[in-house]
Order: sequence, then structure tokens, then C-alpha cells
Amino acid sequence: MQQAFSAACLDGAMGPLKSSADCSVAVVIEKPKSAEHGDFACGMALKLAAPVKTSPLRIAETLAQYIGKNEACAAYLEKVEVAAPGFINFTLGTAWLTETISAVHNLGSDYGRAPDRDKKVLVEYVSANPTGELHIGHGRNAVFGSCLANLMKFGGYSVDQEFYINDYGEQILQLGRCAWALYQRLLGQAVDYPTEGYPEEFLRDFVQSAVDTVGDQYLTVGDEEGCSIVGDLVKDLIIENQRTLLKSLGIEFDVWYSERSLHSGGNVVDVLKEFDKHGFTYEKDGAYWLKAQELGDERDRVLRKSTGATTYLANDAAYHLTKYGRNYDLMINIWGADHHGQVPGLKGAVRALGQDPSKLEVILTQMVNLSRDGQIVKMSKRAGTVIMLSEVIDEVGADATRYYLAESSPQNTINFDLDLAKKTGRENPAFYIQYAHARCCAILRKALEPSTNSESGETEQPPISAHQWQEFLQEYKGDKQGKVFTALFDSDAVIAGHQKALIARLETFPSEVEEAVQARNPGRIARFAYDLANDLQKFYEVSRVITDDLSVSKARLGLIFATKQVLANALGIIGVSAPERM
RNA sequence: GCGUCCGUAGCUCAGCGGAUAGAGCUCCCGCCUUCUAAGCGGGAGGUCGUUGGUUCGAAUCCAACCGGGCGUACCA
Repeated sequence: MQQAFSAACLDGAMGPLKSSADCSVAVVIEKPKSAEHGDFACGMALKLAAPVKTSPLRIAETLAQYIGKNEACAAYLEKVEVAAPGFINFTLGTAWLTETISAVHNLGSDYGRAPDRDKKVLVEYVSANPTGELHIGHGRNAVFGSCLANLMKFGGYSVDQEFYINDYGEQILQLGRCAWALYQRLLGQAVDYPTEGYPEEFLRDFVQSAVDTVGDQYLTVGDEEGCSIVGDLVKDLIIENQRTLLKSLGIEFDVWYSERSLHSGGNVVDVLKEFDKHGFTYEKDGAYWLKAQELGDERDRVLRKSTGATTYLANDAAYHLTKYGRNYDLMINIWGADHHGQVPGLKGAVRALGQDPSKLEVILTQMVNLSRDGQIVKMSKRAGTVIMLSEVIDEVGADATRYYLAESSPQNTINFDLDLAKKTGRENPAFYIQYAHARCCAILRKALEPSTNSESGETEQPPISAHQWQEFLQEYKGDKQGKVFTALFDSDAVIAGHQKALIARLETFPSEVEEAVQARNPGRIARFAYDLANDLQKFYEVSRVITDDLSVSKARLGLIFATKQVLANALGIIGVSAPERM
């Protein structure tokens, strides 16, 4: 397309434009929504209407002629049509399609993977306080972060995943007081539970297992020491609980970064000096302030309180300075939307420290509402009716939990329908995609494994022998033009149409990955998988794979094998398993 | 008040500058002698929150307004 455009410009066919660089109209090839408009379409003639000063239709016709002159293109294209108001529609010849299947066979689990970009990315997510179990909101953050990390890896980045442990400050002292009180009570002491503390029922199990481990050996220490020791014991148990739960969702972090280590390592003290050095601080009312307003925030922010303690912002700035020190090209933070007000403060702090704020992206995830029997399940932290992530996983399973938390874009509120997530049918996309994968496996089993005749009870040989299948696999791979697959187009128009649609979908996977990476939106991959599953079902419905004609069976089995592979690749990014049978 | 996210079919959501706005659920009507019917096809269902603006062209971009969520600390 680009070549045709350039050639047309050189020949003076584009009016005032003498070169493709003379205007800013980009060559964009898109996939039309309607199949009537061919396999691909280009709308650039519409955009060229103004600079070329000619009607879009005439420009499109001119460009189409130049495409016809290009022999390399003509080999792949079956048809080039111009349609009102000025689209150029391409219908692909079969060569392009068969090469796609062959490419899937050759690349396998790497089909769709982008080449190495030589860029280091840090994705920091969950980072929940170690003061209780993870709830469904953390679950969303966790799943989104994990999917994004998978996606970025698949998109050619080198990715580290990090969990920031907020094991310092007021909330951890609070935890200590609560844990200490519960510890004493569980061991028969009559002490009061802190009135402003965390709900007892959230902590009781953790304190109980601390008691089980260490017994009453700390009962005699003073209150201060008790809060500190028992608090830390419970804190570690909570972190371990979070780690185990996340692992059950397939999430594992490369680094668990301790906030406490920033204080003991002097990073926080240093960062205050660093702010000072760049001239962004002042003292007022006994506190130490950051000139955040100059840096884009709505007001100035306190770095060190009049009590002498540093604020969360100061600690977070110190933390982020270590990220910059670790030489990442891109740092992505996944935060709950309730923290959106902190974004300008952190970005401002980063700028004040002389770092490049554009390397730091904050993605905010909106809330999750759970519904059951068509009713939203009311959640309240104070009333203790928060739904825990573990409850959801227990109820609907890890795969469905991941799918529903991965599918939506982060800025949309999720309505998680617990009843739907448990259904085994078309209406549940998580199931439907897995079912499509299992169906591909079933067909391959049917073709390759011996079966038992239900009437005679005798074992029957499979239609395709193991030896033949090995030959087929070699042929799929060795034949880069995919000539084996031309048999797919010999059948009747309906079947060929469905096969073509299926292959065309496989072909778009790499560009879907690229778009999802650019948009930081792994949910696109979830939807792609759903569309692919649908294309497979439609093909399956109209045509058998295993037929009497060996060349047709061979071609179709190759297509099924490729579809299974791409489904697995897509499911891999969103972290949902690809079952062999259901 | 200010900031931010969201308003698309009865419901849950895609689409985010282009061709007749798409799926699934729900409601009707069809399709199993053959690889998983846990499936497929057809029908019904819309002033894309409202009003202006930019554009050859707006659900999509801009502005104002109307609804709803979240936030607005010397808490973390």
C-alpha cells in the first residue's frame, strides 16, 4: 500500500503531492467489520481527499491501479475493489491464509510473540497492606497486573513483577496492638481489644496460628515488646497467606520489596535531602513540605510531619527512587482507583527528584461489584461483609476468577456475576473458550487414538496412524507456503468460508497482541480468544474434520491443531488453563 | 465545590474518527444416524445520557450540562 502510494505520488497522480512524505496521512490497513468488504480495507483515500484536492473515490481508484502494478502484492491478493465513499477493499488470495497456518505450526507457543525489544519493565501490583486477607478488589488488581505482565513479556519486554510490602508505619503498629491483645486473650488473659482496631474476626485465625507455633513464651514480655514481636509474627503469617492465595491464581512475584528496609537502609532520610537539594522543600508549622503544587499537584504535600515521622508520600518517593536506580525503561504501578488522588503527588515527587516521570505509568483499577441471584452483594469494610478473594476462588474456581477479572478494561467497574461464572455453557465466555480448546483436543484424539466400538467392544484403529501424523506435522512445518492447506479451499463455499474466517482470525493474533500491549489492555486478548472460539464452533458445525479424503483431513487437522495452539497462547496471557478435555 | 472514572439493546458488555453500531443473556422459531448439542442458525430488541462545536464523516475528539461510582488528611 505504501509502495503504491509512493509510486502514485512520484508519477504525479496524487495532484500536488510529489512524495508520500508530503502529507501526514498514514497508511492504515484495517479489518472491516463486514465480510462483504473483503479481508482487509484501507481508508486512506478518504483522508487524502483534502490534501490531494480530488474526490476520495477517484483517489482510491488510482491507488488500486498502482497496487495492481505491484507484482509482489498481486500474488497475494485475489481481488482489490474500490467502494464508496472511497475504501479500497482487499480480498486475500489463499496463499496468505495458508502461510498463516504454517507459521503457527512453526512458531508454536511463540506464535504471536513480539521480537525482543531490549526494554526492562517493572510492574508493581497488589501491594496490599499486611493487615488482613485479600479481598476481591485486591483480586482484580492482582489479576490485571499479572495479565499485563504476561502480555508485556509476550510483547517482547523483559518484565519484573514486584509486590511492595507496607510493613512500616501506623497501620502496622495498629496491627501489633490488635495482635498482642488477641494473643493475650487467646491465652486466657482478660485484656481489652483496641477500640479503633481491625475487626477481630479478620485477625483471629492468624493470631491463633501464631499461638500454635510459639505458644505462651511471649506472654510475660511488656506491652511494647509484645506488640512488636507478636505483631511481626502475625504480619508474616498474613503475608504468607497472601502469597499462597496469589499463587493459587498463578501469580508469583519476582521481588517482595519491604517498606521497612527503606527506613533501615536510610533511603527515606536520603530522599528528603534529595528533595531539599533540588530546592523543592520548605518548613511550615513544624512540618517539612514538598512544593507539590509547582510540580502539578493541587496543593503542597507534607513530607515529614511535625511529630517527626515521614509521610507515606516521602516513603513512596524513596521507594520509587530505588526503582529508577534499578534502571527500568518503564515502570507500571497498578493502583486501586481510590488512590487516584495520589498520582499527581507521586509524579511531582519523581520530577522533583530529577527523574523522568514519563517512565512511570500508573494504571488505576476501578471497583468490583459482586452479584448473586441478580442482586449486588453489599460490601462494607466496617460491617465486616467484605467478600474475600479466597471465597470467590472457592466458589467459582481460579480460571473463572481470572477470566472475569481480566476481561474488563481497568477503568470500568466490574460487575462480577458469581452465578454466571459457574455456568458451563455458551453464556459463560470463560467456559466457552476452554470448551473450544477441549473440542480441538477431542478431534485430534479421535483422529489419532484407537477407539472402542460401542457395539462390538472391539478396539478400532485410528483414522490416522502415529507415523502418518508425524509426517503430517513435518509437512505442516516444512512447507512454509502452506501448500498442504490449499485443500481447505476445495470444499463447498460455506465450509471454505468458515475455514477462511477461522484462519483470518489466527492471522490477526500478532497484531492483537501488539494493540493490547500499546493499550496496556490484556482484556483485548480475552475477547480475541472468545472470538476465535466462536469461529471454531461455526466451522465445526458445518463440516467434519476427519473425512474420507485424506488430503482434506490432513489440511483440516492441521487447521484444528493451529487453532488449539493459538487458543492456548491467548489463554496463557490471561492466565487461564487450556484443558485437554471437559 | 474541585478532581477522576463511568453512562451504548430489558440485563452484562464490545466498539473509541469511517461503510447497515456489534456479542452474550432474556423472549420467540428452527437444527443431533457421523469428531464433545456443554453446540449452531434465524427472528425480535437502539434517537450510542442531553445540547452545542470540530470534521467530507462523530457512539468515538472538544465544551457545557444531567445522572451514578470513587477520591478530596501533618492516614497508609
